[in-house]
Amino acid sequence: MKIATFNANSIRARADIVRGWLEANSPDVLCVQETKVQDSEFPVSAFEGSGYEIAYRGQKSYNGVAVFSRHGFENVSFGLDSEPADEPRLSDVKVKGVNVVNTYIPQGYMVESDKFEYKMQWFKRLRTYFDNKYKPADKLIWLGDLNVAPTDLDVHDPKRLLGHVCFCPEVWDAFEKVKSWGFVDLLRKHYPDERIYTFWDYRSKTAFTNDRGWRIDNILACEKLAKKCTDCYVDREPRAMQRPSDHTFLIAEFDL
Amino acid sequence: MKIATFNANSIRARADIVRGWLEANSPDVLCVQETKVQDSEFPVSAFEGSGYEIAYRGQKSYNGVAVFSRHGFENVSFGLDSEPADEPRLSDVKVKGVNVVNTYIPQGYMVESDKFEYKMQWFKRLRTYFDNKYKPADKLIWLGDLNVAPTDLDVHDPKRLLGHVCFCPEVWDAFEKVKSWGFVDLLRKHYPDERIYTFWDYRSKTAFTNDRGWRIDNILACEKLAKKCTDCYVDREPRAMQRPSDHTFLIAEFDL
DNA sequence: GTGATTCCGG
DNA sequence: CCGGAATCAC
Repeated sequence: MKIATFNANSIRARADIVRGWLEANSPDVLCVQETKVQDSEFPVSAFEGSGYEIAYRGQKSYNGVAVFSRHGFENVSFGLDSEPADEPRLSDVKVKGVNVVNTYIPQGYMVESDKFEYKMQWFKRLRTYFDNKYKPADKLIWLGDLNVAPTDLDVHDPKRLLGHVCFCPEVWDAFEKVKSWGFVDLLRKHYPDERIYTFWDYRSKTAFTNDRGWRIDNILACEKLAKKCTDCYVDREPRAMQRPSDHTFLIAEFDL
Repeated sequence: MKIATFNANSIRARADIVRGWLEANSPDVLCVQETKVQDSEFPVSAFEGSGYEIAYRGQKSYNGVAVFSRHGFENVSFGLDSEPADEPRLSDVKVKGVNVVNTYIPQGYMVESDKFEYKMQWFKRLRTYFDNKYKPADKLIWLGDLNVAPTDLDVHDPKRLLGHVCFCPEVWDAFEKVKSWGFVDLLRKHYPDERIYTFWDYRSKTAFTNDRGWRIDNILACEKLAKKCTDCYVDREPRAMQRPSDHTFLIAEFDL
């Protein structure tokens, strides 16, 4: 089983890249963040005949999640608690017995801001979500744009970046507390000390060419599934295309 | 000698189309309207190595003229009278002894508006410009987006369109008064009764496919040059391309 | 830098 | 419908 995550930074602007990637890579499940589109405007037609079913929940301009599955869905839900505002940030689907929770965690703006406080609360509520909904024995994957680079290895310049909303002790702690539900960081399971990024800022012209990136997209799994994970890797190609997202695809493979 | 006119509706958005067209058609002179760009932002690099020199005068967002010449310029000036506001609407160049006056005539908004009054005055001032600057014996060409469809033949639905700011007795009269300086409508010289258009509105999905257009771009010449004009025709291809302008190219050829 | 939005203009 | 601008967010 192959499961992937991608922050598209607009599914409309990236429809061709996503469709091409699905056809070239045939994942079982692809989770997308930042679709930036209302459900009524989702570019359904761009994916017709691709062999994928799509579940999506979005809003105007910001946020928005989507899941592409080659095997349909046993379950689909959106949101944390029953807060409608959080629906475009969390999808929870079950495909072939595997639960996949796709999150677009609030970025947090600045450490001294209400938005950062909201981000912290979001991690907390997410832990509660996992506690209430899943048991460690369940087949569970948590992935998405988590807006946290968990260690010094996960940013190109840890000294300079320390204190950023995605790279500071508070987020590390918040992330750790969710992870401690029982999640294993799959990329680090396979590559414990390589600098591997998933995001390169548009604003620096040379960020991608000089590999000055961040690993803020992630795939984690319960112990049970982590043991069956055969690889976890980044596909950098889509970041090098014509009108790329600032993120690229992260993929995990499982022997189930 | 081959001279062409094209309302690009943004030279930045149309740089590839214009460059491709120059390379495929090798006009001696191409006059462009609605470049929609300040001089400092003109996409000079898009035309490097094309073999054309460019003279341009623009402003933010609206208007803007440019002239591409394969033979450099003997003279270049912009504007009517010494009104800076009119510079992005009129270029006057001399290439190989031929004076080419390129105008983007104000559209006029609505007949009952100050903008329409401005349009009428513009035609009047343009006639004065020709009177003051040129003699009937001069080699003179007047072309551009003239925002007037001179006769019933020049719009797809003269009945419905009568009263439009580009198709009403007032503009016909204003246009006629400039034309009477001594200009010959070159397309009508060669094709006196064909429906041939240069503009198809974006806003009607089927305007181009159903050829519901307007002939509001024009090339006129003094008697002397008109006699030497061997053909005048529209190239519809660029209007059928991927991200087209709403206008297309009009070309006149001369045996000089 | 890139995208979405709203607004203006054709 | 399709440009540009200005604004906002990341």
